[in-house]
Amino acid sequence: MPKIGMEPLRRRALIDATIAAIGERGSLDVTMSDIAGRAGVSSALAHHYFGGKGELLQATMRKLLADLGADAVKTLRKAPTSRARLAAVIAVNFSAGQFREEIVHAWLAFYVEAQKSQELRRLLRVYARRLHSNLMSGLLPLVPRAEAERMAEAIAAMIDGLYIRRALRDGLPNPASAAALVEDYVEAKLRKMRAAND
Amino acid sequence: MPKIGMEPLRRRALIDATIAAIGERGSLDVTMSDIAGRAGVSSALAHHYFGGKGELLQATMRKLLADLGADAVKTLRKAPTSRARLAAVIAVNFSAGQFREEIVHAWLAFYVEAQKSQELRRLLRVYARRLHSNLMSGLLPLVPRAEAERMAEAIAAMIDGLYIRRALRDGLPNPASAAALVEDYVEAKLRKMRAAND
Amino acid sequence: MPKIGMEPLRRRALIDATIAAIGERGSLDVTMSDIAGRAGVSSALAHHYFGGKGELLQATMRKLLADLGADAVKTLRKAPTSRARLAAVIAVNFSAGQFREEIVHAWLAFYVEAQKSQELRRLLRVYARRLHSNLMSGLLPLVPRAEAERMAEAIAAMIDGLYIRRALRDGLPNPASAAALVEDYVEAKLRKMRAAND
Amino acid sequence: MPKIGMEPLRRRALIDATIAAIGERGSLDVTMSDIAGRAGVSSALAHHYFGGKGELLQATMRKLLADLGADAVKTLRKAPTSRARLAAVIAVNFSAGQFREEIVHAWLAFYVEAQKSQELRRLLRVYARRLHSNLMSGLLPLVPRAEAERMAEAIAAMIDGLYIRRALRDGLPNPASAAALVEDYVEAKLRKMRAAND
DNA sequence: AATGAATGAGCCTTCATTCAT
DNA sequence: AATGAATGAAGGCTCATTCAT
Repeated sequence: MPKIGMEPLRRRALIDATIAAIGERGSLDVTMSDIAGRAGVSSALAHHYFGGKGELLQATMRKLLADLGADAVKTLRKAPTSRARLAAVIAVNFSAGQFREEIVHAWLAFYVEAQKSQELRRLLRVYARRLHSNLMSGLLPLVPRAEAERMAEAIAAMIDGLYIRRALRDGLPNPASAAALVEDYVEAKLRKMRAAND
Repeated sequence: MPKIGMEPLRRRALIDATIAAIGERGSLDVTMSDIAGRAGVSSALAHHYFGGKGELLQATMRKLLADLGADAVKTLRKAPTSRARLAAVIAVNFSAGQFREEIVHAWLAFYVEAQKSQELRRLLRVYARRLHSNLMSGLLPLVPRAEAERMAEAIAAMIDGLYIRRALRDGLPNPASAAALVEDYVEAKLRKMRAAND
Repeated sequence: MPKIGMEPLRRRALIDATIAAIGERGSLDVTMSDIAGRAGVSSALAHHYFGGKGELLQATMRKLLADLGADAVKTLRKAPTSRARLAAVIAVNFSAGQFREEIVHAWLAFYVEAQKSQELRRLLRVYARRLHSNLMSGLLPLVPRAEAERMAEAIAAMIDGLYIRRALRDGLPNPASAAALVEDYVEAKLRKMRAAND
Repeated sequence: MPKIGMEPLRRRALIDATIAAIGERGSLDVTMSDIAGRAGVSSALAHHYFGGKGELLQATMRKLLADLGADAVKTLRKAPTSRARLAAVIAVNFSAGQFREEIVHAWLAFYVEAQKSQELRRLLRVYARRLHSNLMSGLLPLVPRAEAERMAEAIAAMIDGLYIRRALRDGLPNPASAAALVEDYVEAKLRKMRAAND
């Protein structure tokens, strides 16, 4: 009997396998066979569902983006104030679901691949813009626009930088201390603002 | 024309070609033939002088590291105070010689490759440690040790993050604004310290 | 035409092609492409099924060994006496199926390669031990153990030596005369034994 | 000052290096660079003196042949009787100078290479013919011509076979026992002859 | 829905060989 | 007499991709 409705299951399995493979290998040069093997299917099926390696990688990147987005929405919903919203945006990036080895490796690998693939670059820009706007929504009520822009840029850079460092060291910066570092920056800046206003 | 003493010239040419190739491609998956071609020699010669692709990449990374180190030493020499030293360390990373597209791409690519290559990881650790100690030497006279550690980590993360962002966008953040962002963080932190001391 | 169950066919075809190629070339330095071409497939397929050149060569050697073993078993089954068994063991090595140019060349080539490859050396030892035990089973009822050991060694050496000579000359020693030579040695020794017993 | 008369020294050194390399590697696939390195010269010089790898191998084979021939002549000179001459011919092949690992390996490797190289095959035939005639000169006074032919062939085969076995096992058979094995064959045959004559 | 079979293209690497000095 | 420099040619191997079933 022909199995029906397998497609979405297979797609998900393949994407998860892709993340796992990238996470383990530390880079994108994983083979379609490896990925398919992890998902328990033939590599031909991966092609059947995604068309090619490039598309599978894109789909994977989109999944990463979507998960991060979903996490963000969920966390932001519970944030009552601007300051809390800002904290939430930062926290999400270092949450247990995101700041994991395989995810971190995948992000880093995608950053590099984005140099070659226009589509991946586009996706990464979407993420960057969303992060920026999330940060701005938390910052604008607290500081002048110019300052907010600067801070958003700095926060984003710190997050990316901490991801790299997480990938490089074998385990270190733990999520909590990483987030604390960013928060420390925010606090320093806000305190300065308040001081200026006095 | 003398046909002797070519080795150092070829080595340099090949390493430069490697950086150029990586810079243009945006990642390490450049072929030996491409690199050799850019250097005006056969791929066999590249193997002859370096032994293999892995070693050539390592040599290239070492060159990057050495150049950055030399730049740092040169700049630090002119820094009279702790604060100036701190500024110098930051500035070097965004100097005209370092914060260039091909260099930035190469760094990023090496970060990823370091997941796979132990030797590259080792080299990257050397760089990280050196940056850390340079930052600490500027920070320790200004703030307590614990605070200095935190700031060094944050500054390093921001630098790495700004490199990533430089690689991703096509041109943006210019060196000056990137360095300013880090300096802004430093200022905010130092001011806070001073305030705490009053 | 069904496209399934090709594997065993391809494996056999590739191994046969390997023997043919070695036989024609006279040594193991045949290319995978040549072998694959003879088998009517791409060299990639050969890699797919065997993993690499080394493994294909091993599989080929194993095939040679297996064929010789099967021949031996078949012939030994019909041997009623010890003396007949002894004759059978010798005869098998010079039978039409074994003492052919390509087979002889392959054996010789493998002997040399065995210096480099541990696995091949292991396989060759298996063959040597089997030959020895087959010879001993025919000899022990006829002569004292020490003498049997000596004869087994001598017979084995003569067989190997005749293989070499077969490979070297272009056609000469025909199977019959080669076998006769070994038999002549056996007869001389046995007669001497009997004489000693009188 | 230009060194004069280096040529014969270099040639000898290169040939010795070739034997050493083949002996160690166990086969002819040694590189010119390896050989030249062992001889303490550049690979270019090896080409200069020999023209190419093929010629160097041939020269090496010729050296092996010449040494064996010289050994034979020296030993034969001291042999007073036919029987002693026969024993001498056999003994030479298992003498300390010949039955050494590197020499044995070299012989074996050359046997295989002879399939491909006409010149090597020619050289090997020269050796075979010489061995045959040496054996015949010892045998003809003792046994009828037909029998002598048969014995010469058998002895030659045993010698070759023992060489192979020496190469394969790691050390065994020792020279003495190897020679004894051949002598044992000779004795058995001669005794039989004498018995027939009684 | 799924896969075994099969391949073309490409890359790294090795090595004998040449040549100018 | 000797070598460093340099390369062309070739081989093993990998991998994404296609196709028939």
